[in-house]
Amino acid sequence: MPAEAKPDATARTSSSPLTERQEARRRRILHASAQLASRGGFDAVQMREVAESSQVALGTLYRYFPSKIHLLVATMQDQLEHMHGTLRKKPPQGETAAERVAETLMRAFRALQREPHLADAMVRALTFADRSVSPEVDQVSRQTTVIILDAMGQADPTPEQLSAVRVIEHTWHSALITWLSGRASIAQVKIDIETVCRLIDLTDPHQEP
Amino acid sequence: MPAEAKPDATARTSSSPLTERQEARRRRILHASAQLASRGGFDAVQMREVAESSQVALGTLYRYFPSKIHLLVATMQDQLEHMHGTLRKKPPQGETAAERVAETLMRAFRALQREPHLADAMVRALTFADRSVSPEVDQVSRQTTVIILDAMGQADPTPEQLSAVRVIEHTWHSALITWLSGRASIAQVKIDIETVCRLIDLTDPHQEP
DNA sequence: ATCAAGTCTGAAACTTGTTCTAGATTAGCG
DNA sequence: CGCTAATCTAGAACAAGTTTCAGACTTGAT
Repeated sequence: MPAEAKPDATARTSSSPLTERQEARRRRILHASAQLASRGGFDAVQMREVAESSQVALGTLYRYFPSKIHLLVATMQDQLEHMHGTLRKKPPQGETAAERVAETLMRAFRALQREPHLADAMVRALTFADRSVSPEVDQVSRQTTVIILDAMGQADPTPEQLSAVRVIEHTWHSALITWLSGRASIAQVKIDIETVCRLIDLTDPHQEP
Repeated sequence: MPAEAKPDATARTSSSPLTERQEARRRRILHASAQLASRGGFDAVQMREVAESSQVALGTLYRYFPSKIHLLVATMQDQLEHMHGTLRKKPPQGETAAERVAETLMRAFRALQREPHLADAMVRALTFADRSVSPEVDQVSRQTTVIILDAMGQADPTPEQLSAVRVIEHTWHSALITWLSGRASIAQVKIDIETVCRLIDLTDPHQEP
């Protein structure tokens, strides 16, 4: 029978829980990944370097994360959890749901700004991911949805509101990309976020009977 | 002095016009790129194959397009022009600007659906592009803007409308990605597009005095 | 027609993501 | 404690993007 359960692709969501040592390895890997990404972005996260930094053989790294993209998406999951925790502590002050969501997203945005290389690596991985990473990418998307719904303070959103939230996520991702690739300023991003957040008021049942 | 002007990265927008033979080479390359992409998507566009298919040395390919990403973004520019031409012929029928834009985008979407692998290759390249491809990506963005403004039938858009258009573009790109990676259905995309297009009516000066 | 400057070709080399293999190590079970 | 199945390690090998280089070819100017 198994010695340590297989960590494998589905580590996070499925089957056998990891050994303590395995959990430690996994954390070392994610830490190394984030650290290298913070330095030089996507390109600086080289699998051999990650393996060495986290004191793990290359083959093992690939057993935990079956590709560089998987690794970086997992890194994003990790960072998102962090961020959700942080954002939760200081709820946004806006009057309307739209204002609160915009405020929250801009706060998240400024957090990413502090580590632009890391943001670059994570977002590039996220949008470059193909079908084989869908479950993980979906998880990131769900996490983002939760953050936005939290900001709305809306426990039971209508289908229309969920559509609006999806569009907001689209805008958020894409705006992030245009900023990261230097094609839009922060001011521009702010305007885009605020613009799209208007959709929330538009679909707010309190305002549209 | 030069024999044939350098094609180089900036081929399209700048300096010296290309020789006939160079123009022919460029077209052969783009054609090969689109063909390979149509077959197997991003991964099937291998630089050695493109070079061979277009009867050009590898080094030459790299002189015309300094990276695979550049090549695929250029391929997208090419296809977009095509599409703009096609869309122009049959203007959308909707009553409101929002309807017309949504109709146009869905029409474009269905066109991409016919060559999903090609769409995959182009869109992945577009979102994966880093700063070194900014000018070309920007060109694609401008072309998209023109298509949307065309559909609105709005010759002189307000700044607010331009914001809405940018958000629509964000949504368009991101929705495309989620569809290509199998995380959203076509119906879902349609809803998202229609939802975001509501922003247009919201900012239409005729409706908001 | 000749020449200089720049371009194209063909092939090899280099880089980094990914796969594979043989042997050492570990975890849990009897 | 000793087995057994699985994991981990070190390192080689492979794949595709990118770079490099020497030599053949074009082009435009003289």
